[in-house]
Parts: sequence; C-alpha cells; structure tokens
Amino acid sequence: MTQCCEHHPPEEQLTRNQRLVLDALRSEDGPLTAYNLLDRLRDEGLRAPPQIYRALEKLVETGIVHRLESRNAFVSCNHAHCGGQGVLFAVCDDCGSIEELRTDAIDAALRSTTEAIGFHAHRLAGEVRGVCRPCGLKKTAS
Amino acid sequence: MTQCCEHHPPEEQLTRNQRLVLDALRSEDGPLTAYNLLDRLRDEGLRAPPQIYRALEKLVETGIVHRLESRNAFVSCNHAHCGGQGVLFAVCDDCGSIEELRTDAIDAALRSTTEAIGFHAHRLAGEVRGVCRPCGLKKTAS
DNA sequence: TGAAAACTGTTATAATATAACATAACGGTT
DNA sequence: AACCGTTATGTTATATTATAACAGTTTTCA
Ligand SMILES: [Zn+2]
Ligand SMILES: [Zn+2]
Ligand SMILES: [Zn+2]
Ligand SMILES: [Zn+2]
Repeated sequence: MTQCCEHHPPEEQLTRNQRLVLDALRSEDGPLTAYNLLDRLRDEGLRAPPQIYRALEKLVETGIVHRLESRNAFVSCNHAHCGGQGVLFAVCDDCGSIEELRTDAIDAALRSTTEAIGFHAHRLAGEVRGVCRPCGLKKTAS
Repeated sequence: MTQCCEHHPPEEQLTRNQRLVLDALRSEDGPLTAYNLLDRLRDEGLRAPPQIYRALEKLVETGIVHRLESRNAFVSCNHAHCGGQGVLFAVCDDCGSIEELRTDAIDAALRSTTEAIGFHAHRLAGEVRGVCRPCGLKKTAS
C-alpha cells in the first residue's frame, strides 16, 4: 500500500498534481475519467487536460493507478504488483461494478501459452466480463 | 474460418458495409483504426464515421473482428471463439506487432480466480505486453 | 401487403487525448 | 551563490476517437 518493495517509489515523492489526482481517485470507489478528475480538481488549480493526463501517466507507470481500458477511466489500486503481476478487472455486465483480481493463479498458464510461440511475456492487462455476486443472487431470486 | 458452428452467422449474411470493412481488415495484417478504415473505404462510398462504427459494432459482436483496446484499433480474427473463449493479444513492446493467442490454457485458472469471489465469468479480453520472438532474437544477437 | 426491424447516409457534436511552447521549480556541481 | 541540466507546470490549440439525432431505404417475415 505505502511502499511494498524497492520497485515502487514512495508516495511521498509524488508531486502536487500527482497527489491531487491520486487522492481524488482514492476518494472514489469506482473509476473516474480524466475529465471527471478535471472537474473535481478545478478548484485546486488544475484547469487543462494535460495536467491531468501527465499526472495519470506517472501514476499508471508506477502502478498506483490502473487504466480501465474498456471505459477510458482510471482507478487507484491497493494491490502490490511487485513481481510484475498483471492487472485484471472483473467487470459486471449487469451493474457495471468492477473489482480488481490478482493474476497469480493465471500467470503460469499465461506463461505457457506465450512461451509456446516464443513470446516473452512481461505483464497481462485485461478485463473479464461477467456477472458479479450480488447481481447473480438477484437473478436467481427473481 | 467461414462458419465453424451454429453460433456464428454465416459470412454471406453480412451487409455491404460490413463486408467492406471486414475485407479491409483482412487485407491488412495489423490492426486498423476506424478512421484508417474510413480513409481506405471512401472510394467505396463510405464517407462518415458512423458507417464504419456501425459495421464494426456488428462484426465485433459476432466475433469476426476484435477490438484492440490499447490502440483503439480493430483486427480480423481467424480463430473460432465458439464456446465463448476469451480474446487475448500478445503485443510486442519493441516492434508493436500483435498476435492473437488462444485462451484455452488460462480459462481454468481464470475461472478459479473469479469463482473465489462469486463472480460468474463470461469472457476474458486482454493483452499481454512483452517481447515477440523476432525481437527477442535480435536482442540476444546484439 | 404491410408493419417491424435492420441498415444506410448525413450533419453535427461529444468525449478522449496530445502537440507545442513558455515558464517555473528542483537538484546537483562548481 | 551562480550555473546547468532535468523535471514539472500552465496554457492554448488541436488531433483523435466515438456517438447523437434524424430522415430515408431495404429486408424480413407474419
Ligand atoms: Zn492493481
Ligand atoms: Zn453486478
Ligand atoms: Zn479471435
Ligand atoms: Zn517485436
């Protein structure tokens, strides 16, 4: 969370804009788009898209924040991603909720798949569509 | 390729615009963006983005074409995806080449990961970043 | 045949992201 | 302190990606 290993720069080194963006993402439990963030941070002096995108770029690079590709949105992460594990979201087709999964169980299978074609895998990024537990229960109830 | 099972509508049923877009994608070995396609198909009478996006929507829905999220681009597929297997691309960080992988080997691990949280998974969509075989060989050579 | 559904063409606009440039703050060296 | 390279910032303008909305046409099929 704070600093799990030598790979991650400590959060204290974040710049003002990076910190503002990160805090905004943390204070939200779902994903936010760059323009959502811009709206929320205008009062703090962030007025133009590049300011947001630059902060996001750095945060994503260090793995504190992930980009949710299918929605052009960003979420803060409280996993570690130390050894270079992947980033995988479970996205509910019914309610749109998302949850980040650990890829540990998948990594071995993934590796064998890529090795078969001589591809040297670094990390997986993906999304699983499906139905979350609450939505599943609602369905069987009805 | 043509029709592998009852899930896929036969390609003969594609409309003119869908066929034009599909053929354009097939004639290219890499991914194309919607606007790339628009440029290539202007002479065939496709002049506006919605015409391209609508065709793509249908093609992606039926699984003949995939969307490469990290690039906002589209690629034709020659796998089957019958049982609802996922869509997974290996993307080379060095040369940008892409290759579609089968997800069979990782489906089980994925399932156990999602079941652990009560999520009922339908299908995976993702990308593995890494280094492709040719680029790997170039590196060790140098 | 005749209504519903799907596809088409078109214009306009929304939403997402980056280029380019000028300035300011930071960090280490002399 | 003065210097210099690097990184971060603010700003304007623009590029890129995607959809809304509407009118007309074709296809499907009861
Ligand atoms: Zn994470
Ligand atoms: Zn749900
Ligand atoms: Zn495929
Ligand atoms: Zn390569």
